[in-house]
Amino acid sequence: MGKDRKIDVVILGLLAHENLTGYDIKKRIDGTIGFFWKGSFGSIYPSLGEMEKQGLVQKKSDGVSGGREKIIYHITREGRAYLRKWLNDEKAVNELKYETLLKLYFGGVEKSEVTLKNIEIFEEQVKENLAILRMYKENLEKVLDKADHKYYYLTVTFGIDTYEAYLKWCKKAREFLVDAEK
Amino acid sequence: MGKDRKIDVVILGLLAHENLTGYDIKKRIDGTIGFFWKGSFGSIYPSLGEMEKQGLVQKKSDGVSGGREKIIYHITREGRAYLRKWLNDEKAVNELKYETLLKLYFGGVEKSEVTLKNIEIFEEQVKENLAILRMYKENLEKVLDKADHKYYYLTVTFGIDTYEAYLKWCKKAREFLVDAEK
DNA sequence: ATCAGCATGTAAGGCGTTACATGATTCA
DNA sequence: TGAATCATGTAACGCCTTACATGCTGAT
Repeated sequence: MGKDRKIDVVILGLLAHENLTGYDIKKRIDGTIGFFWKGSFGSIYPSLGEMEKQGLVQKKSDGVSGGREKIIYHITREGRAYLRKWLNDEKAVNELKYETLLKLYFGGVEKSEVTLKNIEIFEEQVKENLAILRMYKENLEKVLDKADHKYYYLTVTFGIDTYEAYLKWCKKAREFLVDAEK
Repeated sequence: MGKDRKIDVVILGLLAHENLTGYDIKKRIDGTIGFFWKGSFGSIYPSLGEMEKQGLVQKKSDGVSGGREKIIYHITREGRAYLRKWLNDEKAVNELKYETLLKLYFGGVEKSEVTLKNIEIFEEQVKENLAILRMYKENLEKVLDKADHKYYYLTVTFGIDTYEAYLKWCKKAREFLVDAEK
């Protein structure tokens, strides 16, 4: 019960690297991080509010006067300690929820063409994501001297390697199903 | 808004293969399916209740009299149609939520030893799961003549292939981090 | 002028987990 | 006799998404 909310550490992790607004945080989450963690405004803003109360983050005065309010957050010493504690905690929940695999598992209900089609749709998704990740990788390779970038780079190579494995599997699976028909 | 609940089709898919009790369904979900989809009693029983109202499943008389009630469900023609409709729907949400990758991404906050440790913990989890999947694969290879088993088999090979890719990446990532220290 | 993007925040509602409540059967 | 497993179900609660509300800024 309670306190499974990982959005807190995602925000803290981002703020450990640079000061950001809630809007900026959303953009970062929609980038590389989006491949292994999601977050919406409806979770980001309330989290920032609560963490401010707890002293994990602080608002920074905007500087720019006039115009719509813009709240830049920065991480506090307590926030950094909280983040480190989480990093050192050995338990980590890794969850995969693939509707495609569910459809594959129950493929026997339909003709094999339906499953073949579903595999092809999956392949297309994977190829698109792979192209994005390869672009990320190229860009990161230019800035690998920065410590944080080494870690970003590793998450990107993780994505590339697994997506490449997916594509190999797709080809095998299609062949397996076609052969089974004969 | 609403009707994202995939537990319904998971149950329907299982019932398309054999008649089951809620308890049985939970056991199936904790098996192979658990690698790509989760479900608890707190979601299974309410789903069965609602699907019965909608006529997608029906209760079968227990047969065995005396003892604790045991409700065996079977799928109806409407349930089968609902399942087929879902299988033919091209959209499928595939989501990965890996806390390990989150920790990796923010690894720059700590010494590289912490990330190295987190990768090793991940490796152990993957190796354990791989052993289970290989066992499933061996058992399925004996019964591949049954149509449904071909599909179960493919989901298992998907898991094995991706976990093997994970392990290769782990090794590379550890070496990368050790080299970066020098 | 208008539209996209910047920017913050709330409200409703769905989904799902954990814990609880209850009790029978089987096996050591 | 006690523990594990079988078996069903509810209640509380947390988490998150979508949609809504609001309004500025800059480019076309």
